[in-house]
Amino acid sequence: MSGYLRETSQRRVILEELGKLTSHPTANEIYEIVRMRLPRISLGTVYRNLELLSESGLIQKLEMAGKQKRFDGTIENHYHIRCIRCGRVDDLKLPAMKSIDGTATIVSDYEVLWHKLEFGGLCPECSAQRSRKGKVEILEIKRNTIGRKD
Amino acid sequence: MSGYLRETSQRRVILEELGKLTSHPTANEIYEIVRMRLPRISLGTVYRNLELLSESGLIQKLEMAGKQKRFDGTIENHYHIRCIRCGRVDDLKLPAMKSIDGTATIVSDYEVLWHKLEFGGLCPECSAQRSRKGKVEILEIKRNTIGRKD
DNA sequence: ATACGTAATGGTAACTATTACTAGTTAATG
DNA sequence: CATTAACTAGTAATAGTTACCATTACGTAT
Repeated sequence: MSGYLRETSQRRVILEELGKLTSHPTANEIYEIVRMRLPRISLGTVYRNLELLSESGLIQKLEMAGKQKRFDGTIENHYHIRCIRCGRVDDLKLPAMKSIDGTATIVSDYEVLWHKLEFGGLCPECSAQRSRKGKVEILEIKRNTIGRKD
Repeated sequence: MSGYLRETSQRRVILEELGKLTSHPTANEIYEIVRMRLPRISLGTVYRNLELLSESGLIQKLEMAGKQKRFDGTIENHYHIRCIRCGRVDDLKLPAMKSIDGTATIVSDYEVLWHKLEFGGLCPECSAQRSRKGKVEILEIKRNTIGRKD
């Protein structure tokens, strides 16, 4: 009685297009892509389907710190890395740490159920750009503490 | 020339109140607390100061996956755990994994600069509540895959 | 002290990402 | 086919946060 997912053209195309991508598009990016095949699709439909598809385990929803959600056509468990400069997100070939939830349970009062591990850094392109034009302001913040002058 | 932080009463009170708390309040919670001492302070001022104070390293900004930002009066590096039921955030007594950024750099093309590790689970209160009333719906999602009935 | 430059403020509007609503449409089943 | 509940497009609403701007006030120099 809890309902099931029907196969609509909108849903199928979203799933197909997401499957083609190795990137980790945002809802809006998926919307733009799908719109080329279904020009009348609504953004809300894309959001709703991404939500339902991730709930049903057909795709993966990535909720990265302080950023908009991204979606991953693959289901297998893996960590991600985000470029702090251009914002692209890549998979990381690092095995999931299975025991760490148990460790966290031991050192806390919580019943730990999951963990999210996210890396930040510079992608090859941005890294190369950075060394070309010298140190970049991103990495250092030049504010002083209260009461001090610069 | 890059500017410095003046000591305003608003900024001082925000910092003081945040220092009193062991919780990890949201901007709005801080706003409500500070408002008891400075009734005319604006929410924008709170946001701006939390941003500047965290930039200057006097406080810590926690950007947890898919949730609103929270702020931490202590600077020391540590991981956090969030209750998936009531939303409270606690510190975790787990030493920061220092070598993992290097590991990630090796297995990727990125120049890895930092990582965020965040745990989810049930806090003692919610855990007790859960066992009292049996399994909770949060943990299982009962959607079926496309084309299948339930 | 007084004046000056600029950071900071309060109030509000704007913005972004996402969710909710609703009347009409359509896929799956008998 | 007929039924019905899931789904859709379009739009409004929401939450959290940032941007703007005229005015205020902090820190420094006179």
